[in-house]
Amino acid sequence: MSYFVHADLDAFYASIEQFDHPEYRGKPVIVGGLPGDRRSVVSTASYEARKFGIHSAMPIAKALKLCPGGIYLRGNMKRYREKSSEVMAVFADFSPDLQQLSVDEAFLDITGTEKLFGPPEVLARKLKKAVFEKTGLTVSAGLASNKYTAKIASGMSKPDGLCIIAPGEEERFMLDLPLSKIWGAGGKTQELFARHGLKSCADLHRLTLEILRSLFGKALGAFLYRAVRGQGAETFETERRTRSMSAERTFLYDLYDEFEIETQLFSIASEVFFRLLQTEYLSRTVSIKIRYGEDFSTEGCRETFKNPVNTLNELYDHLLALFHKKYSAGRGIRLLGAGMGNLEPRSAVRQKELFNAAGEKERKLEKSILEINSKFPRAALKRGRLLET
DNA sequence: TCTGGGGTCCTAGGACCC
DNA sequence: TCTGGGGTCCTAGGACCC
Repeated sequence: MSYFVHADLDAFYASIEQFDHPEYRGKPVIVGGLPGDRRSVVSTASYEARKFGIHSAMPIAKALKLCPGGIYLRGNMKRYREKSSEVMAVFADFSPDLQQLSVDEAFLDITGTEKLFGPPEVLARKLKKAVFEKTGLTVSAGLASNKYTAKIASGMSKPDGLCIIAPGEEERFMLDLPLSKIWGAGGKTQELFARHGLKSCADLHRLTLEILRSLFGKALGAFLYRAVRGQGAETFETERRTRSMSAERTFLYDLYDEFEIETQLFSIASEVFFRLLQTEYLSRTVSIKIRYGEDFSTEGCRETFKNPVNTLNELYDHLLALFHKKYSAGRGIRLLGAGMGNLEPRSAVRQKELFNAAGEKERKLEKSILEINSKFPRAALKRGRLLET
């Protein structure tokens, strides 16, 4: 029998702020933006703030109306990542088979750890206790025979809870759940459920695989079929490598000026490029994203090249061409984004294609710029372009 | 109350080749 | 001549998650 724990920190960012600032404890804390910050949304709301109806992704302006007396913070990702490492280190004490899903959650395969920690339930309680004692944070846990149901269970136990699904009970557990609890079926799929008169997991359970596929599409249909049966859909089973890297910026006010737009595009390109440079990956696909202020509509386009992009200038030239292909001049730009896709490990690329020695040289140069930048952040070598603004 | 940023995967259609 | 089918790669957009 396999056992998995899904461990999920409660209101992670807000809880860290409350840990670091005792005066915030017991009060509504909203991380994401200060009152008056334009175009900001809530990243995390403490449980005290949730009582006012505040939740993630809500505009700060709306949160402020619901809870004018709240403690509003922009947040400090560096601190949150640091705390995340502490928590993950505690998790690692309980299982060598740790799969981190994001900054605040992970699966632990605890199959066969009984001799060390006792039965799964005992381990789960020890884990929660250890996390609290060593980091001051509470964690919710789900315990089940597969990852999918363990993940749903942890969500049911929030905050600071433990939800156990006994082996053999997975299907019954799912059947008792409202459709809204199905992980992987968001707003649009919930609408589809309603349109088809589906009100419960039991309703979904009655449909055949074929019908589910015809109603929801091949992949989602098959996923739902397994999900309502409490079977671990493959979603979390495969170890996944990085496939893309991107950066985007929403501007305080829409951009109209072409020079300003291009300067921003260059700055975003630099960010993505140097982030990629710190990895083992190369990319041959470049993409841009534009969101217009007038109607919040979003467009993008991309292009795949034969060879990987080797330099920042190369990336920027590609991005600029894509941008001008897509952009209708005169429209105000709310958001600009740039991405690199089709990421492949350098070693794989080297084997497949004639190695481009000139490209390699440029890559080294870019890398040394990166190193100088990180050693002397204040005297960073910056492009004239960026200095002009 | 106007709606972040970083990702993943899926779909449908087109290009191209055999 | 007016027409098949499979495979692969690519693109735009969408849904979803944290």
